Amino acid sequence: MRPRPDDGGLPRGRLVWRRLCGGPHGDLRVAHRGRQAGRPSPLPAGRQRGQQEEGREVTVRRSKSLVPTLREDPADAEALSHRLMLRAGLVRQLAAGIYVYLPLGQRVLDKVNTIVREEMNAIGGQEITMPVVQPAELWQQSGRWEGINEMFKLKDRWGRDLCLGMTHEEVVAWLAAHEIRSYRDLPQIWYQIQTKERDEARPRSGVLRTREFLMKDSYTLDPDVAALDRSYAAHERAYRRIFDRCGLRYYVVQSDTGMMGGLGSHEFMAPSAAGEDEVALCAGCGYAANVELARGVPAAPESPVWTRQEVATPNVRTIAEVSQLLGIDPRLTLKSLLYVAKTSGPVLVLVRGDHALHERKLARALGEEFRAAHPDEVRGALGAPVGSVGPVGARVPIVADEALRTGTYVVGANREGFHLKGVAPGRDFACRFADLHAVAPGEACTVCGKPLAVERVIEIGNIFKLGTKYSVPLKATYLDEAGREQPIVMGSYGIGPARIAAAAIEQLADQDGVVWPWSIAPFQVYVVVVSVKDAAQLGAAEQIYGECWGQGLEAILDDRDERPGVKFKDADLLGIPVRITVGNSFVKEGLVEVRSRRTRQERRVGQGEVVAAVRAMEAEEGRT
RNA sequence: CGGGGUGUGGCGCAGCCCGGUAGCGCACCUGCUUUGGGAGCAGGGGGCCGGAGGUUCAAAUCCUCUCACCCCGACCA
Repeated sequence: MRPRPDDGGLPRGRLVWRRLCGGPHGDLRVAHRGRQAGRPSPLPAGRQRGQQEEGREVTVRRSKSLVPTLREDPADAEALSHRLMLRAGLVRQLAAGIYVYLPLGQRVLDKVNTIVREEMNAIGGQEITMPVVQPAELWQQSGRWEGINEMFKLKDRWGRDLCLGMTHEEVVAWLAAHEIRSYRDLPQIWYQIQTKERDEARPRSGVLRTREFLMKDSYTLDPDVAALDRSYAAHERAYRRIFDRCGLRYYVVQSDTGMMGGLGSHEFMAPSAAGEDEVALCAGCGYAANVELARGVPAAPESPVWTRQEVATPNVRTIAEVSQLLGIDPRLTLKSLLYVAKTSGPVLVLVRGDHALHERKLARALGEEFRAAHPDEVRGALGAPVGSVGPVGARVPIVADEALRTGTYVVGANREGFHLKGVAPGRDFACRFADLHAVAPGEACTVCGKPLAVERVIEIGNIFKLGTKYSVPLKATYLDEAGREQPIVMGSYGIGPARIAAAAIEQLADQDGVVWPWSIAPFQVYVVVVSVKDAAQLGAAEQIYGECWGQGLEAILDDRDERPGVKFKDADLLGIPVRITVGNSFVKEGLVEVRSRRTRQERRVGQGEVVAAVRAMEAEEGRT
């Protein structure tokens, strides 16, 4: 349904407004320029830049538009971007994690998607659309039908199992199995911008984690891993361009490929307090990784010279209590945590007292699913309650964090009310070592030794080397030069347009509201008529507004019969890059004000210089 | 799934402890005044108090169950 005119004569890089529907006012949707990026298009005479189509009037007036701004913060919104997206009238929530995109929100998504399309096309991506509703058989073949409780499953009227697509590897592999035969058909890049459905356990933070969301997902098909590496690198470059153009600050970090393995993956992370992930960053060498796998070397405490001995620790359970009672640094204690692995059974996990176990790391170390042991299981396995357990004499396998290779520590004695002092891992008990603790700020970078920073981030994109995980079970193969059948080597790559919008708000908003980057702003210009009852003001504002559209600037006219303060507050809240005010100074001196939302700097210019002033402001603020 | 919280006109909230039949601000409608940073006055419309059951002469208020939403954690292919 989204308008996608062909390139017919539209100037490059410019969004063109079209009125597509009847009705008293314009359609707020953004018309996309064609899908082919970088194709210079000739301009036929009579279809000059920015011209309105077929002479139909362009009207985007606040008085007629669905832009329901809110004066107060909605009670249910906590994250900054969530509050502002509601207050600025971009979205409304229909149910937990399910949102309606209102006209302004839709325009932002369209802007982001246009950038995404241009950059995907630029690396040879071909846009397709795959179904949301998918047959169970595909997922049964890939082995993913069981075990993903995030998937919406349903039955048709005949009782056949179907699901709502949460991702499209299976469909891509199916398509490749049917259509790709020869090495001559490779490589391929297929992408779509399509709705995904995931039955999230906990939707949260507005549009940052929802059950239904738009995703740009692309898939690469290559003959071998070397070719996959090239496709992967092309995606990384495209993603950098996309996020740069969207005006975001972001990091590219190493990420966990998950329990299912894979040949490698990176995530694109936009720093924000509202983020759900954390990354470790090294300013020295550029090392950057999701904390799910980031490694750091913690400073070792000075181990006192103490002989191994049992000490009474009555009614003391936590690390804080133990270290306080004994008067020692918490770093000289060990946390002993009992887990139960699905097949191999109980395992005792050790991290330093001041460290947090990262369960994702434990999952990798164990190579299977696990859960925390119940208190009675702890007593059964170790003969002591949770607060007094330790590794010495434990008759279960032990995994200890790498940081514990050296030093001596205080551990639980496996005897209620007692701890052991001076215990050395490896000497006093047998264990294997693995990286288990969540990296903390200040730990040394394993590459260069400089201190690591840890930052909260929003995942805005990811790139993943799948390998042959889907092509083998779904029989997506090709014949190589020697006529041998080979599995296609796949990659998959995602971008969340709504997360880009939310991250932009998180990173750029100020006290007064949203501050959009020029590139993804729903409009570039907000025209305020101070008094709509003054025909001269209104007439001039309409002229300026028409001039903007004529010159390729998207403008919205605030022609509501409201007091000026209301309109100024709203303009700030909406975050459109430039505000033009037609008011007293126009009446008196023929001047209008051109004001930057971001810098709040204002210029007064004659009516004829408005577009030039906006362009100058755009250039200064660095449209990317 | 574990823990915490909230459901009362469109939005934000009070009322609930101590039962007596619903109120404030904003928004909305009408009129007058006002008009450069969320106006003033006057009048007006709008609420099965999330739902079901129970206690009671009487329930927004007490009890039980249930649903929805938010936050923390787990999960997140």
